[in-house]
Formats: sequence, C-alpha cells, structure tokens
Amino acid sequence: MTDTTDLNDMKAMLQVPLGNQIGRVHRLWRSAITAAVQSLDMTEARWTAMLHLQLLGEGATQQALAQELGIEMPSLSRTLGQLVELDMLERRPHPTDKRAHCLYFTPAGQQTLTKLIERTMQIRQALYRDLTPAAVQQLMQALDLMERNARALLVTTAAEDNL
Amino acid sequence: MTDTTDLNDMKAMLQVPLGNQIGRVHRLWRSAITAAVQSLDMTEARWTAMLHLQLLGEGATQQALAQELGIEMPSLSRTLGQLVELDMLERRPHPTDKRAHCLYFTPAGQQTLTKLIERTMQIRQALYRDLTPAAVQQLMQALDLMERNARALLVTTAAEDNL
DNA sequence: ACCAAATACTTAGCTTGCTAACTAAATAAA
DNA sequence: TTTATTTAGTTAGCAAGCTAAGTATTTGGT
Repeated sequence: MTDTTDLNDMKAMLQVPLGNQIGRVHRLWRSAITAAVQSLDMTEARWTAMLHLQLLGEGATQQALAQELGIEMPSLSRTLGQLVELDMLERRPHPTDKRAHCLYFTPAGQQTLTKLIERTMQIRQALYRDLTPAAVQQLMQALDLMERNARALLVTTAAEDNL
Repeated sequence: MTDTTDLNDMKAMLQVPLGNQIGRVHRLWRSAITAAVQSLDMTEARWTAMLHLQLLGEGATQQALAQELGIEMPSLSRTLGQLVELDMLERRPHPTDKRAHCLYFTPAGQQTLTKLIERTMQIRQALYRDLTPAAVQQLMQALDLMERNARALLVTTAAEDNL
C-alpha cells in the first residue's frame, strides 16, 4: 500500500455517511434489547440507566450517572423519576451535600436488574456474532478516538461563538 | 494468543456497554455537524435528508430515501415537509405511480446543499483525526456486521411474538 | 462574614426517532 | 371484473435526547 492509495482511501472515506451508519446501528441495538426486556416495564432509557447504575455502583449521584451515560441531567432526571415511580430505584439524600441525591436499587429493582443483565448479555452475544474479540476491541478504540475528536471539535466551535 | 484468552476476552466484551458508546458517538457526531451548519437553517434531520438525497440522486421517492437513511416513513415525511416549507426541496408527482412523490432540490436547495457537502466533509475529516483509512474501513465493516446481526435478531423476536 | 459564582437538580418545551391508524393508488387473486 | 392485499404517503401521539431557565445549596473571593 502506497501513500497515494492512502490518500485516495481518505478521500473516499470522507464521502461515506458513517455517522448515519452509526446512528442506524445504535437504533437497532437499542430496539433489540428493548424487545428482549419488554416484559419488565423497561424502555430504552430505563434499562440503560439501570445497567449503568450497576456499573457505577449503588450510591452514585445523578450527576455521576449522567456523566457515565454521556447524557445531560434533564434527560436522566426524567427517566430516574419514572424508575422511582416504578419502585425500581430510591433517591436517598447525600450524606454531606444537601443538593445531591444518591441512587439505590429497591429489592424489586435488584430483581429486575438481575434479569436485565442476563438478557442484555445474551443480546450482546448475538450482536457480536462473527466478530472477533480483536475486531470488537478495535471498534471500541476507533469509537473512542472519534468521541474525543468530536468533543474537541465542539469545544472549538463553542469558543468561536463567544468571540 | 490462545483460545482461552479469546474466551476471556469474549466474556469481558459482553460486560462493556458498547451500545451506549455508539449512541454517544452518534449524538456528538450530529452535534458537531449541526453546529457547523447552524447558519443554514438546518437541523440534524434536515441536513441528513439533504445529503442522502444527493447520494441517492434527485428524483428518488420518499420511500427510497427512507430506506437509504434507515428511518421510517413518518419520520422522514415530517422532515421533508419542513424542507419543502423552507424552499429547499420540491415534491413532484411520480411519472407512473400516482401514490408516489419524487424529490428534487430547488435552486436554493442546491446552493445550501453545496455548502452542506463542503462543511460536512471538513467535519468528517476532523472526526477521523488519528484514524487510519484501514481503521475506518474496519470500523465500517464491524458496524455493518452488527447491523445485520441486529436485524436478524429483530426478525426472530418478531416471529416469536406471532406464535 | 457576606455576596458572587458554581453546582445538583428540576421543570418546560423543542427535535426526531418510533408505532398505530388512516387515505389513496397499485397489484394480485377470485 | 371485482374484490382483497400491498404499497406510498400522511397525521397523531409517544419516547428520549437536547437547551433554557428556575431553585436550593455549596464554594470562593473580598
């Protein structure tokens, strides 16, 4: 492979609507999981919040969970309200900071969580079909790079707006 | 690398919320482009539709464009209505099928399209920073596989529901 | 000690994906 | 040919992301 080939590849790449492909995969992914857990009263936002609270550990604040999920507080706040309403989660006062809430699973939430983990792992396995661990690894690294690039870009744009 | 390592890798993979990472990248990607074209009266759905109509070629039906975008007709229908309202697109009757509409850019739409292409290519370039063409290629292939896996999964689930 | 700025969270309202339910036209079956 | 099914498109309303704006604490500067 020569440099010229690389340059041509690069040009071709810029034409491809990869962003849209990413969006499509994202929607399909979430639909697949939601279909698998529909009996649990879980929507996309709900099971996502449940699973990530588990990753982060009980007692996390809403702010911490929002960061983990990469979404804004208002989006999460609404979903957490629903999960509290459904008796899946509890918001307990933060021991030192009166503004903050810490999140805990209720007993019912624990049960649901167990099923969620089980089923989502099955789905993930199906989604990774014919992909080698190395390929998945590379995929994650590439996405990570693009995520950082996008954040950097947004910061630049925001700064320009403030001139 | 032994089979055992692969198996462990696989198990570890299943724990990682890759779906969420994909969603995050998708949102950041769209935000980055939208920020770059905000002066053109373009929202995410609008510039996406414009660019893909260009890829598909003028005269495409709404159905064809929806398929290209991987979204449902109602989602597209709304956006196209806005673009017609903004004098970017025209819906002309299909020559033989009276149900269908064919999509064409207006002169104003053509102008906007040119700017859109220019700016989105710049953004894509920035997003691909530090990624080799080969890495992008692999990324697209991996996403493609996952997309097919997800579709297969949804078909299976839908069939089960109809028992 | 006190007032300004930042932070945790909520509420309100927009955008854009979706499904469900409808109309009108085209196609297939009887 | 006439009727049933499929297809192109729309409208209505839900889900979940977002920003903007408000409240209540906390932190920081003077």
